[in-house]
Amino acid sequence: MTQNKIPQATAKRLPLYYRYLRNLQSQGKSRVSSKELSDAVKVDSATIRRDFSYFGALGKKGYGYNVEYLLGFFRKTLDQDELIEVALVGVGNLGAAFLHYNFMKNNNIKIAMAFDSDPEKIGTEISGVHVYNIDDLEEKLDDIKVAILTVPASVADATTERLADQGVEGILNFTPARINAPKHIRIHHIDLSVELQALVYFLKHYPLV
Amino acid sequence: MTQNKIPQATAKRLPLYYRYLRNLQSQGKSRVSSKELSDAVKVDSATIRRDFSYFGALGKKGYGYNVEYLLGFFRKTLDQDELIEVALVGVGNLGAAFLHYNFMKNNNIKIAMAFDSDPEKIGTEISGVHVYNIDDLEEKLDDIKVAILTVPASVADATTERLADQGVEGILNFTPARINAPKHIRIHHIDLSVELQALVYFLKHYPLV
DNA sequence: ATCATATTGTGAATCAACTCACGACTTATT
DNA sequence: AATAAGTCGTGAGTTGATTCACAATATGAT
Ligand SMILES: NC(=O)c1ccc[n+]([C@@H]2O[C@H](COP(=O)([O-])OP(=O)(O)OC[C@H]3O[C@@H](n4cnc5c(N)ncnc54)[C@H](O)[C@@H]3O)[C@@H](O)[C@H]2O)c1
Ligand SMILES: NC(=O)c1ccc[n+]([C@@H]2O[C@H](COP(=O)([O-])OP(=O)(O)OC[C@H]3O[C@@H](n4cnc5c(N)ncnc54)[C@H](O)[C@@H]3O)[C@@H](O)[C@H]2O)c1
Repeated sequence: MTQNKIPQATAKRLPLYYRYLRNLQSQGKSRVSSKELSDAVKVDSATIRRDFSYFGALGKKGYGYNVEYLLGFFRKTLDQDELIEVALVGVGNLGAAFLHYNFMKNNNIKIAMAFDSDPEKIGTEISGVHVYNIDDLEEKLDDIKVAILTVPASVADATTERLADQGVEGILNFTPARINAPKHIRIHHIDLSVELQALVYFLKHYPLV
Repeated sequence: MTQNKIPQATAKRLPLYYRYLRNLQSQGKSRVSSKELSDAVKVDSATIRRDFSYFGALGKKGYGYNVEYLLGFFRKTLDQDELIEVALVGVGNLGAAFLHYNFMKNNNIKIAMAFDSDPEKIGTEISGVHVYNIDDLEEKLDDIKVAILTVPASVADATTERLADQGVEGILNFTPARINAPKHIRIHHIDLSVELQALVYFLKHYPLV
């Protein structure tokens, strides 16, 4: 199952490539070069060729890559044929925004259920996603493996623990808490305050590189 | 103005350190070691010492770092004494969530104004932030240097250009568009679909590293 | 067929970041 | 005063990722 040793940096770019290739396809383009891709996704063309090369020789010299073929390949690699269901915990400002958004547009990923502790929210439905009582997490979660965490930072740790106990393996964490997680669970942090502050810092201290 | 050659990776961690130090301070702690910090922010202690060392010798051997002193130092370094005003463009699901959120809690950063094209939204106020007509961007923007971009991807490029023309230097871009930006403007991409898909990919292909 | 042009795939060089491991120094203890 | 314990700051080694640059090969035009 484990692809052999794709660099992590490469793995993070795959969804980006995939999305752009779908674009090309819908425009009826059948051929693309690393240079062209590079302009579109803003990644150096050599990096793109290197990225693709980890999967074998996908292109043809002097020609480029066949969009259809590449796309088929990525579809398999990114498991696009399988529907991935994720849970969202914390239906506040941010959580609700995610519920309104259709991740399926680009992905095979769908928010299948949501949880909250607020009686006002429990039992409601947002964009077709039911909001359950967080107390029923263990009962409802089923075998969902990925969760989006948008609860207040103060309960991030406790919530993570409950999720992990239910077999969740990956969490996209939007709280500023640096979660004290069980070792076997993968957590990606997206810390918007930090991103904003870092951007400001860069502007000030690294003038137009 | 430009601090000499702080690695970018370090610069991105500064806000994280800063936030945790404020925590310590509010708990009345006056002393902290790199080891302790490491546990809290989940960054290797050697990396923390290295990070701090770019700014000179901030600590004392055998003792650690003085919280108050460190904090004062970071406050200056991160320009926390100056209030940074940013603009938000696109008051949709995501944009509205940001408006509701108080970035000032951890930062000196404040969303000062918002823009949208929807007549329903123009003229309203969300959490004290006025929503202007995007047509009035040039008139209202004043000398704001940073923008949060939460418009539909289709207008990301055009909007960026207008922002750049008004002197905006940095954009936090939440649209999936890989913006074709003027060279002198700094863009940080936060692509939530990509993050989610990458997380799923990692779970599948890099089982508990 | 031949030639000019395009573009891949990759070895090698470079760059950036992280981590180890230890000497130097501080503080606390006896 | 001497010793033990703790912690920094950093040289050196390592790891990971990017980029250069070019031989190999395919295409398309004549
Ligand atoms: N909104 C933003 O722009 C923004 C920006 C940066 C960071 N964040 C972080 O994202 C997280 C969510 O932010 P938000 O603005 O949506 O906050 P919010 O307060 O609007 O939403 C939090 C939601 O979690 C629910 N909740 C509380 N305790 C819970 C529990 N134990 N189990 C399940 N649900 C629970 C609340 O009822 C609420 O609906 C916070 O940690 C915040 O710091 C948000
Ligand atoms: N909501 C999410 O969870 C989510 C997730 C991933 C990516 N995104 C991306 O973030 C962006 C915003 O998402 P959203 O869900 O908030 O969309 P949305 O449609 O709710 O909001 C977009 C807002 O932009 C406004 N707008 C349209 N054209 C404009 C223009 N020319 N100038 C100014 N404002 C304009 C619209 O009136 C609307 O209020 C999109 O690009 C989307 O792909 C959102």
